[in-house]
Amino acid sequence: MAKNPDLLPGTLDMLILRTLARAPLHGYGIAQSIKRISDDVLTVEEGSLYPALQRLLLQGWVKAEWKKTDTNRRARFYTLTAAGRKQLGLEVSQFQQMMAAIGRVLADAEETG
Amino acid sequence: MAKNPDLLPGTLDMLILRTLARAPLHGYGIAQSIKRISDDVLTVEEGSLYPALQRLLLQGWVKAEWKKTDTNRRARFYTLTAAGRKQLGLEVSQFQQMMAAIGRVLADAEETG
DNA sequence: ACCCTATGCATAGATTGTCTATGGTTGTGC
DNA sequence: GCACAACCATAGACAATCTATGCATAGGGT
Repeated sequence: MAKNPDLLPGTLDMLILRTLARAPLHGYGIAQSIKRISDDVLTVEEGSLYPALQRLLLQGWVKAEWKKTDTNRRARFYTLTAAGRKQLGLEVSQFQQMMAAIGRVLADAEETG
Repeated sequence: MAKNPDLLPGTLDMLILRTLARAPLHGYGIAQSIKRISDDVLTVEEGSLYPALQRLLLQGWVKAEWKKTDTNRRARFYTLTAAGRKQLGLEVSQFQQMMAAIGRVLADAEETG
């Protein structure tokens, strides 16, 4: 991985889904939202964002429609589908399980079950 | 990513370094150790492990020497170098920073600074 | 009128990391 | 002697991210 990765590989889809669970949003807004809420720790490059959104569309986890922004611009708004909400739950629980596991490996004491 | 990833991409090097920080170990043992301590959540495939060890050797973060196992077998034991220990600290802190950031995005409440 | 910047979408290609598949050697227990 | 676990290692496929590039337009400043 690069020395200064913008995000943890494998977590982008989850982050997008989670962001859309708050409210429908366009791509640019999603990237901004993640950056802001993460206090600038996570940055979503456009070259990662749009391919990810295509994946999510293909899977049926989000749907898209062209609308006008409040700044009067044409933009593609993404909305979480029911399947997407379910998927989000799944990914979050898997992620947390892995985090716990990594935490155990990183921990100082090696406690065997 | 695959539906059931064996580990979080980008974390393997850190896990290996952390494991070697406990004690020098051979490849096979590293994989077993991670699997066991993580309660079988994390699995290190050989096709991931050995390339990773090559990376670490190249960076000078570990060194290797052939020895005999306690089961009387020839095996390559890896030891953490000083640079490797430093690198481990760096990776862990970066990782934890990212975890905190992801946690903020996943959290229900969106609190702006 | 003109330019600059922020807003906004999107793709191609390079790069990196992990997984699958394969192939080999050698102790030990049956 | 045969199977199996312990060990090493690589090649190629695959997936995800990053870099670089291109395009378009609204609004503010001059």
